Amino acid sequence: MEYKEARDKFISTWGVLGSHWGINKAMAQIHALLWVSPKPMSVEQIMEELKISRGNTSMNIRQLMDWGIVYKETKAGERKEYFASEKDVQELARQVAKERSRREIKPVLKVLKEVSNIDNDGTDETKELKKQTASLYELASTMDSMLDKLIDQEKNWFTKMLMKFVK
Amino acid sequence: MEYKEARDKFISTWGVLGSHWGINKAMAQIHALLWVSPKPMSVEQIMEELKISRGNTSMNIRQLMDWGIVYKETKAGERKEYFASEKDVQELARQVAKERSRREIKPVLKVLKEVSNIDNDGTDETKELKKQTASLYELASTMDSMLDKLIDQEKNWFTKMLMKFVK
DNA sequence: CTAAACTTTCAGTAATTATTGAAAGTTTGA
DNA sequence: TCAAACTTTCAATAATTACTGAAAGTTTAG
Repeated sequence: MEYKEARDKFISTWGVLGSHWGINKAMAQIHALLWVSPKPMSVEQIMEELKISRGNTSMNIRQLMDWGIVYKETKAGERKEYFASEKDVQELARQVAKERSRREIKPVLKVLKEVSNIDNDGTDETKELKKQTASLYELASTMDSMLDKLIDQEKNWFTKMLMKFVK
Repeated sequence: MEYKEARDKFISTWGVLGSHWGINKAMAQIHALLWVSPKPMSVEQIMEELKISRGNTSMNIRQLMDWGIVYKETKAGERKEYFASEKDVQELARQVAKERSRREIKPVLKVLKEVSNIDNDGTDETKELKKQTASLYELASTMDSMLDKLIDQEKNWFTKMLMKFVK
């Protein structure tokens, strides 16, 4: 497999994976492109490589920056802006974990807590609702604590932890 | 908060969460409904509660059964079919982990392996592609091994493991 | 201050994904 | 074997989401 073919396969696979996980294709593909690019890229270059419009490129780069996994770089004496991906896989994982926790898990935990704490009126329905949302709350908060730890600890904590158990 | 309000809040939140994770709203909501229902429900009842069509209900129930988290139940002497959710939260997590691994992670691992193993032609581009896809491969396979373990082990393995580290 | 070089926004449109509902299919009891 | 009771399928449509590209906005060099 040649370089170009391999790279495109990676980019396209990353796009598909993204869309299975609620991340839009363009955003995932821009990330993939920068992830394997040895140099920062301009908007022009990204548009060109992925055959997407300027607007689309710009909006998705912004999202990637909001997620904290793509950075703006400026070359000395050049007007144009260049973009580069966070290159450390651990840092990437930390950052994604952090954002997903903040945006999705935390709000769900809040609801699960509220719902599982409604007054027990003695009916079967209420009992089951409380029980089942409480057990989901426990699972989700356990997982979220793990993410919090991952976010706070030094970079290799996660891998180290897994290694012990995965053997 | 009253029962009905609380339940609807849970169902709607679960629907939103689902759509952030690539699961369609109806599927997530049917699951939520059955998750907190003390009794199995018929297609009629589900349609009625969620205000969705028969076809939609039927197709999404099928998907939930494919995922192994909803079961068909038949009441003795009744023609109609009833559906019930897997109620154990650990089992739910195992099942979801298993399916996501099989459907999404495994195929990506395959691509990452292929791409990271292309011939090194000595260019910077190729070097970077190999390096970055290899590091992603490592992360993803570590995580996937964890899922495999989770899937194989007895129900509480996952929680037990987390407990040790989360404190 | 101005104009060139660049970036961002957003209304309109395209593409994708979800949903409906009626028709086709299946099962069961008589 | 038939028809009632139920389930599944799928073409048409609706709803959602993503994308485009031109216009508006911003920055900087002269």
